[in-house]
Amino acid sequence: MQFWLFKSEPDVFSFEDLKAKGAAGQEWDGVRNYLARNHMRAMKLGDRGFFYHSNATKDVVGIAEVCAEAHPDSTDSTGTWSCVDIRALEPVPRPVTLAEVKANPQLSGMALVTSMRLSVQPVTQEEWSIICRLGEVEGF
DNA sequence: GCCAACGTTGGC
DNA sequence: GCCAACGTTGGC
Repeated sequence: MQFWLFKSEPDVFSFEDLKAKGAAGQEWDGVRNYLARNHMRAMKLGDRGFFYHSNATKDVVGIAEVCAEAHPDSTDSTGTWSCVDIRALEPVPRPVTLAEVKANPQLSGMALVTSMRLSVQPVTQEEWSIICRLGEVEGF
């Protein structure tokens, strides 16, 4: 299983909104960046991802799961863009802020720090474990 | 609201 | 194929 991070502006689409979609989840459409697209194409059913709120609170607030592998983006008529569907699994009990990530030497290599603008990012197993611990996430 | 980072576009 | 101009993202 691989790990990822999905960025979203909570004013536009928050983790609460994803929870409200239930088990069916949400098409992660609208991504118009090749690297982000390629990451989504690499995702497998059941892969896990952090849900990160940009702009407002800048923190990892939830755990999501890939519930449909890459397919054409329904908001794109050119056939260039793909997306996966994700659904909410668990909230992060104690959201992990960007400031904490930056302050932690073990997380200095995270794409969240090094590729600030990338909206869909890979997360290593180690990074995943550290953030779950910081966020007091049980069972991941 | 500003601005740095960086991806994309288009002229040559 | 290079690179300047431009647009967008997102932290501050």
